[in-house]
Amino acid sequence: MLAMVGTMKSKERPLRADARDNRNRIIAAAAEVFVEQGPGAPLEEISKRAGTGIATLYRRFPDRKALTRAVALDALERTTAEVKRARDEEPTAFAALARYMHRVLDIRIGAVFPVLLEEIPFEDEEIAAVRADGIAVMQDLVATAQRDGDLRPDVTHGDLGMLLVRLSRPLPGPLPKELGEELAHRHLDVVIDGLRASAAAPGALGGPALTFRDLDSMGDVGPGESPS
Amino acid sequence: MLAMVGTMKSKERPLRADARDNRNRIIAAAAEVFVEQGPGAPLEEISKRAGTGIATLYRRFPDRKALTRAVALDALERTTAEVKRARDEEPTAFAALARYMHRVLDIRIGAVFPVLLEEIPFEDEEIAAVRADGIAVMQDLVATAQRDGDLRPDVTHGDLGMLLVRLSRPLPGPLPKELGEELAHRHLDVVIDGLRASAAAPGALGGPALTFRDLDSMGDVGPGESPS
DNA sequence: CACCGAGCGGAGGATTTGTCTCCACTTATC
DNA sequence: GATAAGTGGAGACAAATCCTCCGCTCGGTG
Repeated sequence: MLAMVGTMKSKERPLRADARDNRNRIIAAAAEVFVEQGPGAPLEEISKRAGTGIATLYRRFPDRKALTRAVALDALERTTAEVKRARDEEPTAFAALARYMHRVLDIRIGAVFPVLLEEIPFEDEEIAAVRADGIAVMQDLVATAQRDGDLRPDVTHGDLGMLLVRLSRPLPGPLPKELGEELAHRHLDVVIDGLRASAAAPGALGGPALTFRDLDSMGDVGPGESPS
Repeated sequence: MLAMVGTMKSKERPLRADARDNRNRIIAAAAEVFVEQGPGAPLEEISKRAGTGIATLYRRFPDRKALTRAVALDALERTTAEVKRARDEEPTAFAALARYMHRVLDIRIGAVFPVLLEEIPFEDEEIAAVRADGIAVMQDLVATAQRDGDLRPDVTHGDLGMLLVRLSRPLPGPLPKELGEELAHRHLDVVIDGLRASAAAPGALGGPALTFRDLDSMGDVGPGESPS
């Protein structure tokens, strides 16, 4: 259940083994807590869940932004790895997409990233790079699945991503976390059935067919993208 | 016990006209804010959005719980009215469900209620009554649509409700509220296509097939409901 | 059209909640 | 076993939020 992170910054003094474990545990805990409570969640809650003291968190991540960034990077690296693995191992593009979507729910990261988007500078190069990488693969899969006639032609990879976000976020209310996750998979199955080309109702989908690139330029304007 | 919050004429002195407007505006604003920021949102934000002073809010609702309850009740009354109207006006049960689901997104209440569930006593009779009423209608529609062969047989009304909640909640991230709502409808169309009997993939859906009644008894246990 | 009390707004003190530092103690690593 | 990296948690500081109090406004009625 863990992340290998921060292994790439080789110029810095390597962390002592136990310290590195702590760092990873903090990132994992932060991801959880951010999903549950939003990106403004108390850092103390995070350190507690990671089983470390608050000081350890602050030592490793000077401020909230640094932690946020680390979590986002970790999430991106994992999803990207997953989408590639699915692409390489599944027989069809549609199957790869379906598997990838289920995996994203398992890892529970689909929900983290967009939350953090509000907090992270888009200009961050390292983040932008991993992100672009993952998006490209997904876009390919979508195009291929559509060419294969498996995926309905009126959806974009942006739709898949956002649907995933919606399914990833924990349901409010009284039901136990674990049950909630099972339900997410159940509902994803419904969605996947709705994504098949054969399921599409006569007319095309209404609403804007956004891509992730559109999201990047949000904040300025929402230019009317007419889907067809 | 307790004063019932007087939407309906009770024995209490009727509110002055302007005061009643304010009251309604506060409830509407609270619904919005609770959806966006969670049930712990600052009350001052709510009063501001309602265009009243904070004192007015406190005068009308002695504490957070009273406000929360009023919002929940209002939300329930509206959804119940919507589901009935859809049932009476649409030609088929499936069409009624589809229309109702879109309406719920418009009204933006699907997202409010479950959030508030965490805060409201289930024992509250007035709430329980309206809720049971709405659920019964929906349950009927589901059964009928399944008998008609339009709705896939492996979903429950609980699934529809939860799917609705997922679609209702605002997406995190930078995209403008209005756009987010259009997308919700777009994605709901995908879901609806996935709910058609004709869309169901070979196997049955995995995961627990919960009903709303199951949700009521949450908190104690999660008895494994095996759907297959 | 004048009166009067229901209703109003918002400043501000009390309180809760969260941030971040400091320092004496612990423990990997050589 | 020496030593510097790493640790935890109390607590000073700051921010957010709650909720009350009180002088003014204005809808509704005669």
